[in-house]
Amino acid sequence: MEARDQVAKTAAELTSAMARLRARLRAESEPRVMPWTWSQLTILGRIIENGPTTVSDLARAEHVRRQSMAETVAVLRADGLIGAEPDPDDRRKAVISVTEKGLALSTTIPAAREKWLAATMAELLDSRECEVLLEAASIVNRIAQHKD
Amino acid sequence: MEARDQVAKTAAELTSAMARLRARLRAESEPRVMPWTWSQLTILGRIIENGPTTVSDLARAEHVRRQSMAETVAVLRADGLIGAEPDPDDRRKAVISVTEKGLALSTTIPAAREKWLAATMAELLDSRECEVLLEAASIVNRIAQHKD
DNA sequence: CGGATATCAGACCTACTGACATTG
DNA sequence: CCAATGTCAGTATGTCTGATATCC
Repeated sequence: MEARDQVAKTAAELTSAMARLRARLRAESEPRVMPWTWSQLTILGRIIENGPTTVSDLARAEHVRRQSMAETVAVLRADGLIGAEPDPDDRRKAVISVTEKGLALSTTIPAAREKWLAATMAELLDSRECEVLLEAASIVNRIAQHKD
Repeated sequence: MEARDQVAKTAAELTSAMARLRARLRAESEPRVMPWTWSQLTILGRIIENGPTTVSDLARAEHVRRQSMAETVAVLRADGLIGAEPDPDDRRKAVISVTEKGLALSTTIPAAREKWLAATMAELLDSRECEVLLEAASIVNRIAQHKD
């Protein structure tokens, strides 16, 4: 197969595989037992990982509009998982950071959220395949964050 | 790292990487020039790839409800990309299949849809990394379709 | 005044659940 | 009578665009 075809085929396979796994994860998740959505917990994780930030910065990093990110952040804030304070240096900004409650939650909930995926992976994959996925995740992150 | 931690970490990295790439693809797509959505074209592709089928079968394969899939299929049908006929053997079923128009479209549009992704991959990745992604896609498909 | 930040309002896409008629 | 298919109706989530006010 030619290199250009290889890339095109991989791009197509990757997007459809992602869509299927995403749908399967939704099908396997039990919304009743968890008050927070996938997106909300992902953003909580990113705030914890990268430290205090602003809605606009988060929106840029995740490639969504400020308004969309503000919605997600508002839920986390209403539930007391994150807090917001005006930036003393630039009063347009509101700096958001994780609270004790948010930090405590992040150590217990994500495990439950990915329970089905982790269990299925453990059942289905050998350690080499697991490593392939981990490297793939790193490559995908690199692609997603690439500046043109 | 212990094997169980390895799996949990990979599951977490994979889901967040997928979410980021998905968001980036949405940000890079230009909806103005294309009247069909991502999901609709994905389903069209699957119908072409796997041949004539029913709404319920498609819904099972993609892990969504019949009603959700019916919505997607209805748009494709209204635009003449697919057709539907009652199954003579089982009159509950409606067999859907691709039309000439749908087939013609599928050879031109998907390339445009994944244009940014393919171009970025070609720029960023060497051939080994490309192969890692292709294998990862195959593994992800296996996980998504695994029966418990 | 131009640029960035935040927020309000309205819309759309893609799922979901529940209820129903038809057929096997 | 029970199971499967398809469809109608209503709802939720997460995104979008457009408009507005505030601040640098």
